[in-house]
Amino acid sequence: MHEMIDRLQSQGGRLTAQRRLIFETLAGLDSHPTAEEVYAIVRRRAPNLHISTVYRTLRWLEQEGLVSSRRFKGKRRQERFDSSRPSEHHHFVCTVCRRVIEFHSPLIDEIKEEFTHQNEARVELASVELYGLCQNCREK
Amino acid sequence: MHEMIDRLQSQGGRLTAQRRLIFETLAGLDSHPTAEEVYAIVRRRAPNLHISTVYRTLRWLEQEGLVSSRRFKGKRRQERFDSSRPSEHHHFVCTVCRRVIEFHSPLIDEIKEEFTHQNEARVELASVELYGLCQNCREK
DNA sequence: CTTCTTGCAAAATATTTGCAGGATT
DNA sequence: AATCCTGCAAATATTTTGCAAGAAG
Repeated sequence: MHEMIDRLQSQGGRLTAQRRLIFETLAGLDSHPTAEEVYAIVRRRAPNLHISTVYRTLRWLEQEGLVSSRRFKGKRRQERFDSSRPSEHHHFVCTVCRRVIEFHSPLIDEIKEEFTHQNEARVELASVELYGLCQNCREK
Repeated sequence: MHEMIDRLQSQGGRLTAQRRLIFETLAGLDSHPTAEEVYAIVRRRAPNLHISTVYRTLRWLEQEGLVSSRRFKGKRRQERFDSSRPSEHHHFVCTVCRRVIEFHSPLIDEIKEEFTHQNEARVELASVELYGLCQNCREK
């Protein structure tokens, strides 16, 4: 939250009511909503906030490094957003209930290193997605 | 190739000239093309093959398990396809030249197991994407 | 008063679908 | 003949953009 204000000031962006609402809404969710879903929520408090503002704000936050986005497998082709924690994190997606669970693992750094050495590349980012059944859906 | 014909017969699908051309084209590429890119190539041999046929065929092949698709990060929001090898494989994407390098690693199975145990979930599929600079772009 | 941001409409991009005619079994 | 596939056009879905008006510095 304060981090957001700092970034704003450093770049000259303005912290308008809309932007604050969108960011707070996203930060308050632990799901990984689409822009539409964020829109549906913020709209309740700001009925004439337009979806293009949601997209623009989300993109802006992404550039500022306060939000990250990704597209999961599946028919839904929309991008999903989350207010990213400082550390890189990854996702498990339940193919039945579509719930998203975040996780991280030191093994991921090992994969990055392994690839770096084997290919003389420079790996800057890893994105791991696991798909399967969550505990709940598995028990059924 | 023969695998394709087998699958076809088992499901009652028909191996038309268009489908064969699309599959062979995709299998002959080691890039991960978009439907548009596949279309641009097959079009040279079959000028009136329509892009919707490319999409339909790609989806059909995907269902048959002969092709897999994913969406990488980046402004390009199109889906990318590849004729999948039997074993699960993963991708490194160069953020400069956009080249895609496939790789696999036993560490990935470890991640799946780790998550399985920690969450009592059932992990069926992993998708790992690394982003950074390939050897070539790194040297510049 | 200068610059940034928003709302709205419209454009752009990506993918799917209905249907009539054609090809395959 | 019955069924499946294709081409085309049109529909959908998703995201971005131009612009005039409004808000913030």
